[in-house]
This record gives sequence, structure tokens and C-alpha cells, in this order.
Amino acid sequence: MAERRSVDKRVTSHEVALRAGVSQSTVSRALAGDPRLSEATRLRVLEIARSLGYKPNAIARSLITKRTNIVGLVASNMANPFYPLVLEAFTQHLHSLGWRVLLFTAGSREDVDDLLPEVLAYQVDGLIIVSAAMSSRMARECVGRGTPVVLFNRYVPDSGASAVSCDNRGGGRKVAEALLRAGYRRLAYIAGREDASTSVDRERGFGEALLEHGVKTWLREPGNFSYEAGFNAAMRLLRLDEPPEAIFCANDITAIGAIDAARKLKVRVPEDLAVIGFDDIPAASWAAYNLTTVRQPIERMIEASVRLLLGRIEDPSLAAVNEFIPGELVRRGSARLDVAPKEG
Amino acid sequence: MAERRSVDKRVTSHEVALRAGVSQSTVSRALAGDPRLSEATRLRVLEIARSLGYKPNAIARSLITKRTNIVGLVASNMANPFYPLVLEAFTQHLHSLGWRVLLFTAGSREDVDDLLPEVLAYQVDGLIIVSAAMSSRMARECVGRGTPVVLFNRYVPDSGASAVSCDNRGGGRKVAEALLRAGYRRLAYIAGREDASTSVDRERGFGEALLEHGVKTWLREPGNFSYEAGFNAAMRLLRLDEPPEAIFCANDITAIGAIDAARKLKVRVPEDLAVIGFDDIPAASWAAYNLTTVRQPIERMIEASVRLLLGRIEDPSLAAVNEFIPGELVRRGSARLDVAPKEG
DNA sequence: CTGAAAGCGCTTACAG
DNA sequence: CTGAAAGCGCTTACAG
Repeated sequence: MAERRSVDKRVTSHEVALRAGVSQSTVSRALAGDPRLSEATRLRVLEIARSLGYKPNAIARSLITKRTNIVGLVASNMANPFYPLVLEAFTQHLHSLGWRVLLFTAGSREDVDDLLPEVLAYQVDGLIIVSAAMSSRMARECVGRGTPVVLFNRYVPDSGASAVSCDNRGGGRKVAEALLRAGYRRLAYIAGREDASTSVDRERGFGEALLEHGVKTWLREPGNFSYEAGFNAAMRLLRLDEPPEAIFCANDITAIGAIDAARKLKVRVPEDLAVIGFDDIPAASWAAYNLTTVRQPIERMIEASVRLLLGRIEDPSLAAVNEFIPGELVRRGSARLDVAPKEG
Repeated sequence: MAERRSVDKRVTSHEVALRAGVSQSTVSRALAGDPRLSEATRLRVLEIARSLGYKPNAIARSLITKRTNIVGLVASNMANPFYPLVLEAFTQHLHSLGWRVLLFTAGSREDVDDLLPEVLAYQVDGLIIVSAAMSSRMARECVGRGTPVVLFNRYVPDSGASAVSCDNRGGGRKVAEALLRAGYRRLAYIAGREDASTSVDRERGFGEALLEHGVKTWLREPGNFSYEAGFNAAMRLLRLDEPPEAIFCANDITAIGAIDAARKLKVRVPEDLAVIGFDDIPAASWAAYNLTTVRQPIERMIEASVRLLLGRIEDPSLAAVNEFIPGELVRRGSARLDVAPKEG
């Protein structure tokens, strides 16, 4: 056997055909399960394919079918434990449906715009963009090539992209109403990034509900969805001459930082201060925090996103759709929502 | 314009060639930056390509070059905040080098084995498997097709796969030695999954060092790397007639659960109990936990993994390599390592 | 029921 | 400096 072997020993349908004594087309048909093939040939080809470890080259198939069965997933902000959960749920859901995921990370709309041409070069059949927007130019580009887009926890009206989001505004309202009902009056909001619709919408719902109930003013601190921002913002709030009785935070990590700041200042939670977050990440239910929060319905949001995306991949004539899925207020120990507060 | 337009408007090199009045090969060369092309044609072609929004089809290119520039990344255990960080670092590092990431999730060796044929069908140039192993059969399969594999925080000797891992055994030793030096004697280990080399090696190093210093026995509880497992295991340990003075946990999440259990039982950390973790996830430095832990050097581990993988992609004759990178003991508030404990 | 052939959109020797 | 042609590994009309 002085025969030269190529370095890479990937087996092709031609080799299978050779050994099976059939044409290459027949091999292709056997693996595709074409019903026209005779049982005998099909079994023989399959057996030989198996013994050689043959699997059709998905790249070659994609070129001819013009379908890669790949979804591009643009993720962001892995420092917030909510998003790894989203990422994992997306990949598992898509895999179970036979799809592959090409992963990218991008923090801002600009990153997304820079990245998208690279993603599109790989001919992804669809695009999921988590928690980041895109320019209308790039949105048009996607529409132009017929690549459907779903925005997750973001929306860009008239972009041609579908969007699935937690009802952040409604969530903010629920928090405001629960706090008011429990007698809290002096309230504060610690924001996330100002360019994030999640934070903006949560704040908007919160403020609207306060106004509707006659509460005209409240405190506000900027933030960026991080523990440190929550810690520092709460420090500033709690050192005020008239500190807030309750703080609503743009997300759970921020709320956790706020709780630690309160403890550092010997402000008791919930006796002296109520803290409410948004997301319901695993740490929210850790005993040290026991955080009251608005739970984002991850499973429903993922399910809706995938349904909308695959629907438009199958039928490109479908219109873009926006879905807002309500979150649920999860009552734990960081706020006394069922009784009037101490001085209420 | 009653002309029919195809649904998908992806532009090809042929269209660019047509408009530029050159051959399709010339378009390909212009975009590849072939130096033989005249400046004039190159610029003209590039300008037309730009105006049409043309980008070469990476799938077609891959078919001919037999290189996809895609790395398959098999991730696991997103519930442990350490791994999203790893995932993000990998994608960013690979992207900056011009590589794409095809993402899969798998919890066990069996999952990996089931998944790998799908990954390989996409002709990935290399494979990174995070925190899970693979059968030697699949490892052989990868070697056979010339697809290099790097295992991250796992190793499979003689598999042909490279491996990069934190020096878990050394980390366990450091913890044991620091505790003994500080005077702790009655010690415990809360394990992770028994099939995880990370947990096994940490425990081994811990036990070895104890034995070498004459400590012959210690307590042990099973676990699974989760908060709940840490909480429950610590509950059992602390209710013992002679509870441990210090608990070393297989990872940070487990340690955080253990701290919360201690607090629930009014056992003070670190006064009555030292708790030490492994990973140094962000939550380890949250004020509520202030966890002493062994930091895994993520950046160095990622850098080494990518270097080993790409090295073997460029030169398949390179041998598989195992690298163990030392972790650093980060001293925070959950253990008194610089003084003898109360009753020491 | 099966095969020969075309073609997906590129890259890259081979010519000139 | 540029073009015509082959070919990557498939799928899928088109024949028979």
C-alpha cells in the first residue's frame, strides 16, 4: 500500500457510490430518503454510507439548495446573567428543530451594523438579534436579500424586522402600582443604559403609573445594568436628606447592587427600603437577596421569536410582527408589597 | 417593468462582472486583493461591488477552498456564570482573528457524541469543547478527518485532542495549604458532578495536600455545581455534631449556596466558618458574599486554546498538547487566611 | 426505479 | 494583466 492518501479523509457521495455500485445521484437520494428508491438499494447505500462514516457535506448542500439551515444569533451583554439563559434557550430550541446557530457578539447598534455583512456572507437563513438594534440601512439590506430578522427585547418600527419583547412598559406599571398600593410614596428609579429600550420602557411604564395615581415626582439615577452602577446609584440615593422608601431598578443585577449598598449603609431591606428588580435571574432567588422582581417569560419569548423567524423563512411574504409578552411580578422578600410600610 | 425578479436578490460575482465589463475571475481576484490586477480594474470592480452591496458568498468559497473559517464551539452549563464569560471571550477572540463560531450546547459526553456528526457536517475547521468530554470513537473520527479539537477544562489523554485547563489540582492544593496555614483543621469538600474532571481534580489536589500535612480525614458532600446543591450540602455539614470549620466548594455558585445556608443557621462567615470557592465569577465579589476563591485565568486559557487550535488548523502535523494554567487564590472576606481561626 | 447532466457561486491553475 | 475552464460536493429536473 504505497498509495498516497490525501491529508483530509472526508468521504464524499462519490466514494459511497463507487462502493455501492450505484450513481452518485442514487446515494444522494438514499440519504435524503427519496421514496422512489427501491428498498434494496436504499438499504445497501445507507449501510455503506454508515460504514464509511459518510454524512452529506452541509456546505455543498447549502450551495445548491440556497438554504443553510443556519440562523445568525447576535448576542450581547453576557455580564447580565439573563442573557446567557436566553442564549442557551435559543440554541436548544433551534437545535431541536434542526437548525444551527452562528454566534456573534455585539454591544451596540454600530457593532451590529459592522457585523451583519459578515453574518450575511455566510448566507444565514434568518437572524436573531438579542438586545441590540440595527440601523434602518442594515434592516433594509436584510429585507432586500430576503433574510428575516427578529429583534429580541428591542424593536425598530418600520424596519421590516419582527420583534419580540417582554412588555417592559407594563412591567414598570405593575411595579409602580404594587408599590403605591402598599403605601410607598417616595420612590426612585435606577436606570440601565439610556439607549436601551428595555430600560426606557420600564421607566416609562413606571412613571406613567405614578402620574396616574397622583405621584408627580420621583428620584432617578442613571446606570448601565451593572452591579456597580446599582451599588453606586443606591449609595447616592440613600445619602440624600430624604432618601427613597423604594427603589425600582432597571434589572436584577442593578437591584442586587442596590441591596448591597443599602446593607453597607445599615439600611434594612425591606424594613427601611424596598428594592425591586427586573428579569428574575437565578441570583434573584438566592437567600442573601430574595429579590422581588418582574420575571421575563423567557420560554414564551423564545418560542415566539423562533416561531416568527421560521415562519418568515418558510414564507417570505409574511409581514413583520411585534409581540410584547407580559412579565409577572414575583413577590419575594426585598419589598413589603402586601402591607403598608412602616411610615406609610 | 413587467420583468420577473427572483425573490432573493443576493448579488453574485457574475453580476458585478457584467456591470464592470470584466470576467467573473477578475471580480474574484479584485475582491481577494490579487496583486496582479491593474490598479484601474481593481478600483473599478471594487467600486461596482460596493455599490451593489456585493460580498463573496462564504459558502461557495468554502466549498472550493475547503476551509470554512468556522470553529464549532460546544458549550455547556450556562447556569454557571463562569461559562457565559468563557463563551463571550471565545467568540470575541475568534472574531477578532476573522473566525466564525458555530454554537452548540451539550451537557455530557453522550450529548457531545450525538452532536458532533452534525457539527462536522458543516465542515468546521476546528472544534472547541467546553467543559465536556467526548468518546474516543468520536475523537478518532475527528483525527481521521483532520479536524483539530481543543478541550477546555477537560482532557482526554491519547484522544488526539489538545486540552487547556486551569490547574485544578494545583488550585485545590493552594486552598488546602492556605487553610492549614491559617490553622483550620476540620475541613470539608462539597463536590461538583462526579464525572467532571474539574471537580475531581480540585478535590484530589485538596486531599493530597491535606494528607501531606498530616490531616488524614475530612468531610465530603456530593454536589452538582449548583447553588441548591451547595446550600443543601452545607446544611447537612453544619448540622453535624462536629461541623467543619472550613468548606472548600467545587465552584463559586456552590460556595455561595453554602454561605447562604450558613447564614440561615446563624453560622457566621468567616468567624464560625470559612468558605472558599473556585472560578471567581462576578458574584464572588458582590458585597453580600465577598468570596475567597481560586480565580481561573480566563484570558490566558482562552488565548492558549485558540492558539493551539489555530496552530493545528494551519499545520495539521502538529501534535496535540495539554496545557494547565495555574489559578490564583483571591483572598476576600469569606475565610480568615492570614490569622489563626478563633479556636485554632 | 435509476443515471447522466446541469448548476449552485465561488477560487485557482493554466494560457496567452 | 486578464479570461476561459475546471471543479469543490452536493440536489434535482429530465430522461428512460
